[in-house]
Amino acid sequence: MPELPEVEVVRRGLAQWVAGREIATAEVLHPRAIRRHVPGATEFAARLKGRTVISAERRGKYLWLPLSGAEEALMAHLGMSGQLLVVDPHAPLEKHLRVRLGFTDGGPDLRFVDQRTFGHVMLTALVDGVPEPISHIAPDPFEEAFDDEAFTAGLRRKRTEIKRALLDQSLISGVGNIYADEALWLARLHWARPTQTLTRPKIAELLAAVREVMGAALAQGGTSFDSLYVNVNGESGYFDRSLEVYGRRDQPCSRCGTPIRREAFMNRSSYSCPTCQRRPR
DNA sequence: GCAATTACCTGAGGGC
DNA sequence: TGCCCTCAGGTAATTG
Repeated sequence: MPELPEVEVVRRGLAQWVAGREIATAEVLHPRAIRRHVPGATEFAARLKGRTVISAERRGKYLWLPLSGAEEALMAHLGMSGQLLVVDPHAPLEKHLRVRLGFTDGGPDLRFVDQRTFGHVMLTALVDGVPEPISHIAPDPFEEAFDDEAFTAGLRRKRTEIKRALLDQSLISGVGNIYADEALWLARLHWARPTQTLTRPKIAELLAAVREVMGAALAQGGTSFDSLYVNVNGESGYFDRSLEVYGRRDQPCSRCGTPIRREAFMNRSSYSCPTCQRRPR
């Protein structure tokens, strides 16, 4: 599923292929895809018609396209299986096509395709340049607005486990299950480590690890493990970046050779090295 | 107010 | 062949 590096690849594609173009038609093929757009499909389509896409922006895993005419944007979250495809308007409709935008220039459609329907799109007001529904989430660690000190202080105030805090959007956004495991491995931290026991230097190390693993994936255009994800041009955005722990159950840790363990965590999986990442007492 | 848990959703893959 | 179960997991909503 798309995590931050993959979403950034999509954003770049949107900036290249969609920005500057005027929307002619908007078609909602599945109501669930716009479930967070309260006024409904008819209003959604009417409000998009005639608007020009200004640019493509991102915070964490949220994408949005600011529109001409008002402080408003078309916002999207890809969920687990969402794709934004730029395809020939005459191309056959995808099986899981949810929303389709046509443009006045007669060029390629922008299509929102989503098998598992965890993703969604909506029209929303921009407040200081950020969509109103996501004003409560923290900036992601690659934004200039990200405040390392606020993250550190906030983490030490929390009374929870470190991985929960990483996945929670309130202190840092854009970190999903895969990169949380990868960053914790790099920083030699067990996922259940209580946040209030982390020292400032250790938090700095963790933050550097988060940026390292996501930055490396970003430099290569994303990571590779799920064929559902396709980037804005309809081609795989994933590359063969080897993951150190995620999905590597029973395979040797590259640092010490100990078999990687898989543990149940929040109704999903957590992968770690039993030697490098000691469970807190 | 904060932390923890659950709901949402579809298709792949395994067991029988 | 086909049915049932498990798994994948980000976020909002709900519960504690």
